[in-house]
Amino acid sequence: MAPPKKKRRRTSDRVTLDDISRYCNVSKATVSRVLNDKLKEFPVSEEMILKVKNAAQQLGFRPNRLARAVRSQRTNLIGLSIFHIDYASFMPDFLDYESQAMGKFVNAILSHPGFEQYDLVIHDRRENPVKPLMTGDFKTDLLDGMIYLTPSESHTEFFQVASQDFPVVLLGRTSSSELKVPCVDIDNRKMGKKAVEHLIDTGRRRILMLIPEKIQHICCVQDRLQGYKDALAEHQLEILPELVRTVQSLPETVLGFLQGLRGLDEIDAIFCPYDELAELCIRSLKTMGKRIPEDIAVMGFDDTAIAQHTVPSLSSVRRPVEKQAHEAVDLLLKILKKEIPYEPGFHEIETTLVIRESTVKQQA
Amino acid sequence: MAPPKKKRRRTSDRVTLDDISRYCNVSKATVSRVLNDKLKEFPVSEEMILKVKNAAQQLGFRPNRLARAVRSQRTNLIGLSIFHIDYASFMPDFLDYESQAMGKFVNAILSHPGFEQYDLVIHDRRENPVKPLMTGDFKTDLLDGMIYLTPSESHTEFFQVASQDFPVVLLGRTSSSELKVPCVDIDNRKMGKKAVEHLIDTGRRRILMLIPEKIQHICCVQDRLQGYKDALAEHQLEILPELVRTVQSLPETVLGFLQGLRGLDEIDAIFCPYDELAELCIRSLKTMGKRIPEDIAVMGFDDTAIAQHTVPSLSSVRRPVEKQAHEAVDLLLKILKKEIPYEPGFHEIETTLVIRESTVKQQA
DNA sequence: TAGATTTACTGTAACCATATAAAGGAACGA
DNA sequence: TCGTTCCTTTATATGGTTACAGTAAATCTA
Repeated sequence: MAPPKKKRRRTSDRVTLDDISRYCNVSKATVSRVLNDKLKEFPVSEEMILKVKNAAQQLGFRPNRLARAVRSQRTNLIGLSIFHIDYASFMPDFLDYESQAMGKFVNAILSHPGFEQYDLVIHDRRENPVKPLMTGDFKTDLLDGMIYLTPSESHTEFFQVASQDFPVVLLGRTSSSELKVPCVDIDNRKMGKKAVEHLIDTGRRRILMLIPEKIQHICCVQDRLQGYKDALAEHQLEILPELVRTVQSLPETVLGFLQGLRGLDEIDAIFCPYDELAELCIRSLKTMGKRIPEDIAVMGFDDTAIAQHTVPSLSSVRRPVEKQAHEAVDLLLKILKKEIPYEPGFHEIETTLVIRESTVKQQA
Repeated sequence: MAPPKKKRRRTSDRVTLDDISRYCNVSKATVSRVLNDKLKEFPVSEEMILKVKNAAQQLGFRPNRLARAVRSQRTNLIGLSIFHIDYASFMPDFLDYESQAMGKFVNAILSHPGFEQYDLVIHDRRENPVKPLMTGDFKTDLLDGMIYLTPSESHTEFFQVASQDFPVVLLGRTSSSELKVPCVDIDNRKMGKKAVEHLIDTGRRRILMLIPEKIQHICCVQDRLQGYKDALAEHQLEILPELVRTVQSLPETVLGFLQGLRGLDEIDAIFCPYDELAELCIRSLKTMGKRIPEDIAVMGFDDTAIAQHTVPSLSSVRRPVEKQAHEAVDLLLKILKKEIPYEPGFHEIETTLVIRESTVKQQA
């Protein structure tokens, strides 16, 4: 048997398919089939299977992920598109909320069992929503699919990316009319309603909704507001403009706002669509000598870590970040494996209201 | 001129080098050289350059990043290895510090001008420091290099990855004895000393150093402690064990610790190696009726966003996260471009002490 | 039993951009 | 005429995968 003659130098001294195929006197194709278990479609004789597997084992063959990707057009890379990874700087009033959620999302994605054979590429759209992804550098060459996180801005540009060839799953939600891709989120409107209903059930009638100024227009805030209105309407309570207010969510401004608010004494509950804002309310109200929940109840949203640490602890709507991320990964992986078709649809994550001390005096 | 005959189907209808080469009646190699501006080494006739460039323009040629990577062995992907991206959950006492820094780091990396042509792959080592990176999935196939962020644990395993072929830059620092790769950080010891010297310069003599229990052993904490000792020694002050204490950094525990601390009245300053802990100290001391800085000064470290928002505002040592990340990217990119050799070395980021109200009464 | 079809197995070439070796041809000197 | 140098261009290898083709044996059809 002639020794394998190296015609050219190779890029590295790593064992390649060619080495094995020469060693076993079969074609590369056969070796590839054996090692990738394509034996149902392309049967290979028993002895050859053994021979190839042994050779691969002994020579220490490890396929080159790049070469593999050329032909198969699968890189096992998944993109994560986020609005601004340094959300904390972008929006200092929400010190930890988004940056923390970000970490949780990424963590949940990475810890998904099926994700083990994938890697995650971070793409931070900021001013440039899709351009660097599609045109200039056409980074989608490298990606099998994408998870598009928290659409907090208009993102019609984004839908250029989504196509039959390039599956995108939305984590977080846009206005339902634009739903052209699969999308995973809690039902903000439904849960906003539930939160306010809880306030009504516990006897509150004048419920103030406080909306963070900077993000008042984003979809989930609007949905939560809608839920507030739904709840009032269903209980024959009037929706009063003076009870739906925007405020800058900084300690000073919240305190100032509440101190300057006419008719605060009649208000018996505040609904904040974000825990951070709720926490500021609690602090401010305590400073002003109000008792919570006796004089006034406070309801948050998201159930972030802060909700357990406020005094009194904060009632909130749980946003199961991990579950949501897992669901999105599930979806995307199944699409990539062609187990399910790639089609628009809203995948609701069920969640619950978490009642704590800020709305109900607890007998502990 | 014969029409180009497609022998086999292709993976997509995208324009390839082959299309252009046939269109222009030259080889693929020539086309590649023209489009990649290798004309110095491989001169091409003027008319051919124009012809090729026009053809590429008109046909809308965009090179396939994968095919390119197979041969060139450069993917333009850079890895970011981090200890735990969901640091906030891992370590709830530091709600925003690390998760925020994480975002800032990633943000700074992505916004580096030279990074435009690269993408970032996130790798979260947790229990499994390097295994999934090196053995099983040998993900390094895909990466040109790596940035290894905040080594907060022992990471001897990591040095298996670093090699001449695979450049790694350390962001944050390990003990200097292990320095086998380039490394970018502030000089924690030097700055710790400066911080304490400021306290001494402003008349403090009994300076308590508080160390967060959970991370007392990590390198930068130890370095900051070393700086504390350096400062005391240089000013002929004794290093007293009762003035170097570990504490769990939660609101209750810090308050409890300070309330139970014997001899607190004699202590005229507290040095905390993290702003978060310093903030807890300020809150606790105020609760206890102490005046800051008149009765007692508080010094933090890192100059996170919180430092400006405490009342009184917190003196701290700035950790220029963006600058540090930029420096690391600079380094790595230069190594990849062979502009500088890949060799161990400590790259110090200069930084400053930020004096605020918690150590000096300011006349505003 | 000849011929057709199926089955079991294997091989070839294309995929794609790029790096390297090499080749073709002209110009020049000996 | 032969070698040498220079300029420009081509051929081929790189890598794992897969559409397609092929071959020989087995089974089926008529």
